[in-house]
Amino acid sequence: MGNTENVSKATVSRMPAYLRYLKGEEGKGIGYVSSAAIAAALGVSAVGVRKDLALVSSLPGKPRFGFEIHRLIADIEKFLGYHRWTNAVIVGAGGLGRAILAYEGFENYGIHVIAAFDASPAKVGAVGGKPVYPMERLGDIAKRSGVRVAILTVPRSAAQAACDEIVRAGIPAILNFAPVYLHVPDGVTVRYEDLAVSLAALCGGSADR
Amino acid sequence: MGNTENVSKATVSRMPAYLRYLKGEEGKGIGYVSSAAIAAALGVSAVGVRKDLALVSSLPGKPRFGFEIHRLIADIEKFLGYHRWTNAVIVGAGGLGRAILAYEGFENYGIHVIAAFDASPAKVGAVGGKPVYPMERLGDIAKRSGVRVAILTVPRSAAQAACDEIVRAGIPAILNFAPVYLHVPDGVTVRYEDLAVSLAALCGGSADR
DNA sequence: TAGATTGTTAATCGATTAACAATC
DNA sequence: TAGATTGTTAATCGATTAACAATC
Repeated sequence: MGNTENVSKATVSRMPAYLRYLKGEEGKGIGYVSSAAIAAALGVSAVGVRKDLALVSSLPGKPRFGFEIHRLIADIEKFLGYHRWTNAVIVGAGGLGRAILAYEGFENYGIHVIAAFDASPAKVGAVGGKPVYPMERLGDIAKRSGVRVAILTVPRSAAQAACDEIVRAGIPAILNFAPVYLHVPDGVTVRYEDLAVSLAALCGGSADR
Repeated sequence: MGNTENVSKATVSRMPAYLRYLKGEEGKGIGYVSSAAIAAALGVSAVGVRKDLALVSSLPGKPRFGFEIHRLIADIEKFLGYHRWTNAVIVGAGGLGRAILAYEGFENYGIHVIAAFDASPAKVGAVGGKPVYPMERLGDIAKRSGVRVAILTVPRSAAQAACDEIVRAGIPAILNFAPVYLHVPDGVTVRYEDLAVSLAALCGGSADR
């Protein structure tokens, strides 16, 4: 239990969904929840849920009651690493970048979005109490603050150049919102967060896909 | 080939990545690409790439050359359904909603974002040439325009209520940006686009997860 | 032709489901 | 106790990888 290693990728990918559901139930004042209830709500199998939870929970489920919600939430958050803090920055302070900069929800996940950067001097200043710096300062600030993630929200045409600057600044992970394939050296991870793809996947045929 | 059915979910999920890469190479004026090149760029196996492409391409790859890029792009887009048009709306015209409303990239994916809706009269008006209507008009407009997807960008506390209105309006698919579990009736699909989860996944340990 | 690259069949690997004994 | 619900072992299913013949 709680053995962070040798847990399948599929299991890890389901954890955020469990967490969302559990927090909703917790909000209603429910103390215990059964694997069958979780399974029904999420549209998966109850055995699968039990197997997943067994891997991360520090306390086994109680027959006849199910799992203790508070404990389970804490265990999953710990498992997902929401307790180790990570500093992130936004690159590109346009509409999307500013919206994300103002977004409240990151702190719950152990992520500090400390600042945004933009090539245009007109954008420099502050949004929602957080600073927007000129692009030149990225390397400097990233190193000083130990930034581990960059959120890339520049227009498509500027994406590769901005990506190169992020790499030069020594930031090892990029969450890319530009609908462009990025060339990066080994050791740098890119995750594509293509809104249009998400939308398209949703349309494709409601049930599957 | 091009047999849209009985294609594994895993294969479908890789298609957007192929498409992104291929469009990048196409932009450089390259005519053919080998499965090995795609595999190396995306960090997957070449055999897997060939197997995936065999399922969607209308023309087999040529030994010694590889796959014809233009053709392959057209085939993947067709496979993913980017040619059937879908109408979408945004519910919640705050920072994130407005940024998405102004976002250019959807048209490439066969998606028209036709309008936004907001409960606050102050938000009603227009953003980037697109209308923002009061929430009351959602059902009306959704039915008239055959809206098939709603993009939910209200604050956490308003999410379930807004979700209920979307369901009542007869929209069968929701792309949810609020970090909340949504209760929906059978027949309605929800996809969770939790920015914080994406970020956290990226941090967890660069290589995997 | 020689060589690179393809598509396919068989083998491995991993994840899900089914069956059932254990437990509060 | 009886019954609901758990955790686990074995069986199925699906997807990936390995091996190799086909082809331009």
